[in-house]
Amino acid sequence: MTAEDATPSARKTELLEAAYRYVLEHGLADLSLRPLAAAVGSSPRVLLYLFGSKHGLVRALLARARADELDLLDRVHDHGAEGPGGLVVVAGQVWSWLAAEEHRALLTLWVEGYARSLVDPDGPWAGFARATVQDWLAVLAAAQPPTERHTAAAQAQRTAVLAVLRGALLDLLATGDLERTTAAVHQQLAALPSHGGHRPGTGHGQGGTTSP
Amino acid sequence: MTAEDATPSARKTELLEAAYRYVLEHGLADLSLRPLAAAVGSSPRVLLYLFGSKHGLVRALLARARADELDLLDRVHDHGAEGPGGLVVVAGQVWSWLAAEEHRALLTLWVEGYARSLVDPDGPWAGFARATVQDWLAVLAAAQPPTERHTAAAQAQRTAVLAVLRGALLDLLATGDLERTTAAVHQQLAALPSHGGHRPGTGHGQGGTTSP
DNA sequence: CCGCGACTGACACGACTGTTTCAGTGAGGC
DNA sequence: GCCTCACTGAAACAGTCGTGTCAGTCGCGG
Repeated sequence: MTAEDATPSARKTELLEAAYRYVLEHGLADLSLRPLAAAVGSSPRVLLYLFGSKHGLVRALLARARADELDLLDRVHDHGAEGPGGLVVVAGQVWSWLAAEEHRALLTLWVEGYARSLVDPDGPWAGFARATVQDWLAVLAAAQPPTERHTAAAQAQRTAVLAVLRGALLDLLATGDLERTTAAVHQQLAALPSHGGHRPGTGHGQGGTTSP
Repeated sequence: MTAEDATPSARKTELLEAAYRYVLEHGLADLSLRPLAAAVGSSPRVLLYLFGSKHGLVRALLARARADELDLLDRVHDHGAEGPGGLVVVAGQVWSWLAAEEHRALLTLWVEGYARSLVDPDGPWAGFARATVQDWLAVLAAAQPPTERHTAAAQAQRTAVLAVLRGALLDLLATGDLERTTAAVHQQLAALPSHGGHRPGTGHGQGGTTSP
C-alpha cells in the first residue's frame, strides 16, 4: 500500500513536514531523494515506502504548500468585508501577507510549482497553476457584493486585482524592493473603479501589520 | 576554446537556433544533452565543444530568449508615444503581444527561467529575473513624460503596469482564458490615474492587431 | 602536399537518479 | 509466546547525467 489514506500515519506527516521545510529552502526543481532523506533523518527507502514514489512525494509536498496558502485564504475570507470596497480591503490584506519576509520561501516555491505545471502538464504538479488561479479568484469573488459578483465586470475586476497582486509578487521576489512594489499595489488598488464610490484609505497597510 | 566569441561560428548559431526551438517545446527544467543533440541532429560532444559546458549552453539559450523579448521591447519603444497616456498605449501594445497565441511557448519559457533564477541564484539563469524586471521597467519608463518619469509616483505607476501585465500573463498561461484576462488588463489600464486627465479609448486593442 | 583549425564520432568514466529486493527491527494485540 | 503490521537498513538494479579522451574527417591557406 502506498499509505495514501485519509489518516496518514504519524511518521508520515512528521517526515512530510520535515521534507516541506527542506524543500522551502532548496526548491523542488532538483529535488533528489538521497539528499532529502539525509537532511530529514531518514532514508530513500522509507520515503518511497510512505509516499509510494517520488511522484507521490512531490504531490504531497505541493498539497502541503497549497494548504499553507489556503490557510491564508480562509483567514482572509473570514475577516473580509463584503460590499463595495471589500475587494480592495481584502486585496490589501492579501498583499501584506504576500509581502511578508517570512513567506518568501513559500512564495518562491509557489512560483516554481506554477512554472513547472505550465511546462510539463503530466508531472506531479499537473493542474497546479490552474488550481491556484481558481482558488484566488474564488476568494476575491467572495469579497465582492453578492448581487453583482456574477457579472462580467466583476469577473474582470477580480482578475485584474489578482493580476496586480501576482505581478507585484513576481517583482518583489526578484528585486526584493518592498517599497516600490507596495506603492504600486496600493496605487493600483486605490485606482480601482469602485462601484459605490467608496475610496478606502491607502495608508492602512503601509506599516505592514496584518492583523487588526 | 569555448567559442564564446563576439562572432560565433555559423555552425554554432545554427545549432543554437535549433536548440532554441527544441527548448521552446520541451522546457528548460529537464533539458538533457543527449535527447537535445538527437533532436537537433548533432551529438553531445559537439554541443559541449561549441558551448563549453551545459551551463554555457543554457546561458546561450536564455540569452537567445531574452533577445526575442528585447526585440519586442525595442519595437514598442520606437512606436511608443510619449506624454500623458503614452504608458497606457504602450502597455496595450505589449499586452496584445503577450496575449498572442504564437508567443505562448516563449513566455512559458520565460516564466520557467524566472522561477529557476529565484530558486537557484548560482545556476546559468542567475540574475535572469532581476534583469527582465529592469528591461521592462526601462521600456515603460520611456513611455512616460520625461519631466516626471523620475518621480516616485511615476516609478510606482510603471511598476503597477508591469505587475498587471505579468500577473495577467500568468493567469493567461495557466487558464488560456484570453477574454477574461484581456478584459482585466484593459479595465486596469483605463483606470490608471492619468496625470493629464487624458483618457485614451480602450477599444484600440480589443481586436488584437499589433501593428498599426 | 602539408598543416592547421573547425568540427565530429565512438566510447568510457564516475557520479547520481528512482526504484527494487531481501532481510530484518520493535511494539501491540491475542 | 507469537503473530501481525508499521517501519527501517544495506545493497544492488538499470538507467541517465555531464564530461573527458582519443581518434578522425573535412576544407582551406601556405
